[in-house]
Amino acid sequence: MARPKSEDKRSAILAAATRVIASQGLGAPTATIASEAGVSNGSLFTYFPTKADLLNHLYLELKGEMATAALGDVSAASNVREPLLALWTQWLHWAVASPEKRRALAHLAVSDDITPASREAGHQAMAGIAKLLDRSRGGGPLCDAPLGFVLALMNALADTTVDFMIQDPGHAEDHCRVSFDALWRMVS
Amino acid sequence: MARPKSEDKRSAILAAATRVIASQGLGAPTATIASEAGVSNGSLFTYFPTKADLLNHLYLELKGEMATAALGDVSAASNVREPLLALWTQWLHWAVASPEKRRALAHLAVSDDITPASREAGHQAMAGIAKLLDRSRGGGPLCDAPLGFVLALMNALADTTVDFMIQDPGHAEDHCRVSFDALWRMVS
Amino acid sequence: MARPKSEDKRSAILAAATRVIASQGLGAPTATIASEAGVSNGSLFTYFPTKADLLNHLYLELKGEMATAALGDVSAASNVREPLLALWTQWLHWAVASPEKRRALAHLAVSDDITPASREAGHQAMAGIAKLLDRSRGGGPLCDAPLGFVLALMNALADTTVDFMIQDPGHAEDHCRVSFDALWRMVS
Amino acid sequence: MARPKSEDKRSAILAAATRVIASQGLGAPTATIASEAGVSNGSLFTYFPTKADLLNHLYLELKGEMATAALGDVSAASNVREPLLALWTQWLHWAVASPEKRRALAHLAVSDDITPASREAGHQAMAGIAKLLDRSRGGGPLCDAPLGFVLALMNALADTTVDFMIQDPGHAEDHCRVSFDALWRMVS
DNA sequence: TATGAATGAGGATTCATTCAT
DNA sequence: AATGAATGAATCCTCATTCAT
Repeated sequence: MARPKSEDKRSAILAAATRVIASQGLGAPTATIASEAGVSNGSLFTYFPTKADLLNHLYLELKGEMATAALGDVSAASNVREPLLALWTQWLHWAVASPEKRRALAHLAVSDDITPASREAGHQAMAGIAKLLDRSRGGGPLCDAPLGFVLALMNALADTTVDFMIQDPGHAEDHCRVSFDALWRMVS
Repeated sequence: MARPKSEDKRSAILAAATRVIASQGLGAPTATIASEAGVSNGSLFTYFPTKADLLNHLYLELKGEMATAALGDVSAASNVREPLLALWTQWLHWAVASPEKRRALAHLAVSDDITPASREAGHQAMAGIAKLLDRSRGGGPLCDAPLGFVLALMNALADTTVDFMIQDPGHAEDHCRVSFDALWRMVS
Repeated sequence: MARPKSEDKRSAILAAATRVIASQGLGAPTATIASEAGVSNGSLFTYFPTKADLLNHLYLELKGEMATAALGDVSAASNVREPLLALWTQWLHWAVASPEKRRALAHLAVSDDITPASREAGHQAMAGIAKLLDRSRGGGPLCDAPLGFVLALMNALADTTVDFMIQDPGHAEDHCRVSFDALWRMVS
Repeated sequence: MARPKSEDKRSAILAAATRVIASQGLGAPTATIASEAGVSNGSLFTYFPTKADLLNHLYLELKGEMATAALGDVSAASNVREPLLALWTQWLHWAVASPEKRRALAHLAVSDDITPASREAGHQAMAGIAKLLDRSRGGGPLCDAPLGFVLALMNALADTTVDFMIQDPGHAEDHCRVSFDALWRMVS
């Protein structure tokens, strides 16, 4: 049945896009992405009919991977502080360890090419995080705020912290701990 | 080397850039900005030799205006909570009232065209805010973190809150108050 | 070298090409033609090694069908006017009834991809028509002109008439009759 | 007031388009047209915002020139045959002498890029010809047919004749005369 | 033989910047 | 200084054709 569309190639394109977008921004030529993926420029378009389509898929993939990493090893312990700390630590360490994915995601997050549907799906991907956060706030001071708002605040804190962890690797763990404490004061 | 003739034209270009970038993003053609400013294509380049140069100046102007607005009416009262609250309120309301400036600034903040020097100058513009924040944290839990880090965390909180105030104008004041309380718990 | 397996598929491709070219012109992608024919992209090229080749075959097929239709029921009556009228009527009605074939043929007729050999073969296909026309002009005013020239003039008249018959179906029969009379005055 | 848009350059582009389209068809790259005109590819688009726009303007220019040439020296003589013959002769000789313009016009006439408005304007350009033709048919056999139909028939005859005049230059004048007589029989 | 993925040379158009007026 | 035409590199995407399966 002819050559089947190769999952490897698709992944290679997404991986290449991550690298190229991280370093050149969203203006990066599709041709550069293709060649970085070891694929002809025409082939890129058999996997993603449009640059915007590629961007949307990449957005979802990265958002999903981030959420998965953050939730990786969160035991449903009896108290709530421990799981949230585990989440926070894993999240930030994933981001620090994947600077290109993080940069690419940052570019994508502000792009006009990302459709509302993709943004919605991106939020779904973070549902697990949201749930844990919800448990954490309990009946605390943020209990009446929309969960999406609280989640966004946490997200903003995480992003900012990662910036400083990368900038100043000597104190990365300090920053991580300090910001978690700040978060905890905020929500609990 | 004399300063270009019309200060008015320079301002018109910056104002037009704000509007155009807010609606079309950083990819907006210089020709569009020029015509929105009522100036010819070529004239734009006598005021700003380069598109990147225009972007950097706009970044600084907007950042400066934001800081000025935030610090507008902050009396050096005896306690520290009041001034910080005033700062917060003014900051967020300026942002809500100036959606184009805010959007443009958001685009600029992630642009690769903004030089490190501009970013540094942008931080300087926020020195007044930083000072107040420094007083606010006093010897509290964040007293050992770099001030820049704490400032960045506050900035992230502010930005996120404004998003929700604009999205959900009916509860704008709630969001503003809730996030200030969260900030206060974080820093004090 | 054996003939390709399925004569059906060959026909399907030609039929699909007729439809697609009629609506999209000669720029129509081969992939579109293939899929309209229910055949894969690649298969098209086992039946026609080249797009140009497909075009040439289609040209001949349509030209042949047109000639056949025109000559369909032309009894070799004693006088010459009757057969020519029958020819004219059948020709024009075939064209009106097969608008896609006609449109496709019109596109093909002006294409640079049609080889001189195909054009020549196309003329051969019209030999029957030419013969009848030759009888019709007899020793009349056009008796000294090259037969090909006279044939081309008739062809041009036919084409133009069909345009108006399609455009203005209410008077199709009028146009058909009027133009035949004009032709008759021209040749006899 | 800056460099004014040069009428020369505009003409050069149209002339180049005529030549290039005559030899390569409508698929001719705009870049080829621009370079043939001695202009940068970008400049072409300051004169014609779109390839389709260029095509439409060229269509009108060529149609107009053709009509002007045909009507060039048609004295309003007392009888009607003389003026029509003059028209016919001038028309055909213009076409024979301007093979590139003729070929380009033939390509344009069947293009989907030519708008209905342009076609309408093209017909207007032939109003003078139509008027003369109308006088010529008088109360003759074609007096009840739509004038547009009769005009189209004449047009078709002219085109076909020119083909043969070019193909067989030795008998060009014969063909011209023969076809005029045929036309005259048709209309009068 | 049939399939459809792979290829890569184009092609129309945009745009920052320069330069003639 | 102001204008806007001129430039040409760069970009996304298409498509005839080839080739692995």
